[in-house]
Amino acid sequence: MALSVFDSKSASVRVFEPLNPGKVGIYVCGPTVQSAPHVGHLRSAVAFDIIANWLRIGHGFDVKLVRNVTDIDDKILVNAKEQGKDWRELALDVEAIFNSVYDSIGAGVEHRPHATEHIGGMISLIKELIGRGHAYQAAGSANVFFDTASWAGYGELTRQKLENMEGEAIGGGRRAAHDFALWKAPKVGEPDTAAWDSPWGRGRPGWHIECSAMTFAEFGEAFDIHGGGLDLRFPHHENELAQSRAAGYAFANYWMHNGLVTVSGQKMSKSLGNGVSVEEFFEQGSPAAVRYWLGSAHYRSTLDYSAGAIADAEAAVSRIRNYLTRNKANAGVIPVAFAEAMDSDFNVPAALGVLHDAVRAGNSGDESVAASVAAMAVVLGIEAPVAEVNHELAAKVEGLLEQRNAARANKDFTRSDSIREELNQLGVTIEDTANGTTWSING
RNA sequence: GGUCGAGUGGCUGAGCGGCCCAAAGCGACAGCCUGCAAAGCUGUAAAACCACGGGUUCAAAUCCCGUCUCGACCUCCA
Repeated sequence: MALSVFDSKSASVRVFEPLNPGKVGIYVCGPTVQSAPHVGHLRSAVAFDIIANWLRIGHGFDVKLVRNVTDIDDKILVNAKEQGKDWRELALDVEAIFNSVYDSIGAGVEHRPHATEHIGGMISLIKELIGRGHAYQAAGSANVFFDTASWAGYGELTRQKLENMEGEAIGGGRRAAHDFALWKAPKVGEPDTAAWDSPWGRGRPGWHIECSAMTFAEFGEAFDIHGGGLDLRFPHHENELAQSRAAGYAFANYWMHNGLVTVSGQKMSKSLGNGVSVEEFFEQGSPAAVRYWLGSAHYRSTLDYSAGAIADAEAAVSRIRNYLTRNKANAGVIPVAFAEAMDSDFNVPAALGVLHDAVRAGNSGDESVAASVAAMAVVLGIEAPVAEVNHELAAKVEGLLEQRNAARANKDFTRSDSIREELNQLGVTIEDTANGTTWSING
């Protein structure tokens, strides 16, 4: 069965073939740690987590998933100054928040290169570009720009022509509107800790060069998949591509862009003030529900948020999670229909349909599906709720259940119902089954 | 101005030439189960005439043309 992937550079579905047999390298643009995460970051994280899972589980690839941390940037400096904090401290604090949120929805990543750890690599890359005639230093300043006019391939990722594009004002030594900064001279008032020595003078790297240098450090001159949000396609990814290719690297073989999260049809963004914070999301449902919702649409489509969306997702995942707790099984064979859906550019919604069908079959008494349900759930990152219950509560619940069963045996239903209500108040849901009563903590 | 997407039942959301009298989930209603619920199962409904108008084809939600509406990017953004 062939895995096909929509490659946004060629704008076509291509059969996926790793550069090195059995191994897959994925680089996903991670957050700029300037302020708290928003829902869009989570969507990207979930999308690529599922993609990596399928590459590993469905195809047995040895996947290295890298998600960088942009920890030096104009906004970090600005925000830190406003908060009267050292920028490095702000970056660290914000990154910690990101990590905990990513972890809570099961989308943590092992490889997290930081921009500030790769300044040396960026400097060599810029040197290479200047040497090849694709970059220039502005007269009388440490600013270095990429020379878009020198690179015929510029615009190939987004299939745009330079003359049709709007651009920035020419100034600061920039020769053309789309020439972008590779190295930036420090601005007045910026702390000296935010500047590094370079052949062009003290300064700091431009945003785009960071990713190019980090992919090189992690994978070398070529790697399989470059991912990120659709909003990064231009200019970020276009610029990364241009500078990396101009420096002589093959760079990414496939480009994958996840769709954006919108609210009432509009992109969620700070400037529009329509952002729904991550806190608000988690108030509406469990992390499992948030993750399910984020992954429930195809990764390339726009995901529109509306009130009640998380609650709906909660109901849907609960079906699967409840089944999982009732039918514990080791991951077994993945159904063909599920594999076909995932192989077709990671069609999670269709795969979810297969999962739900299997759950229904299982709930109808077909015990043979338990292992495959477990296997599919692992791919999608759906887990049975982990009961983190303290013994005190457990003892109390068991005691109450005993009393309730006694009451039921005596047909004292007023008593048994009040006990059920009491348990409900404790946040405990009970299920009466043929084999007795089971209970679980809500959420 | 340029580039690229989207419009499918009450809601979410697959399908992208025949297997579609359109998957799956949520929601609604009914039945079964239950002491009653919950969970689960079964079934039903809502005009799903697949934005609209043409066309191609033996065959179109799916391809082509036009129209309308909405969105993203072209400045920092997952």
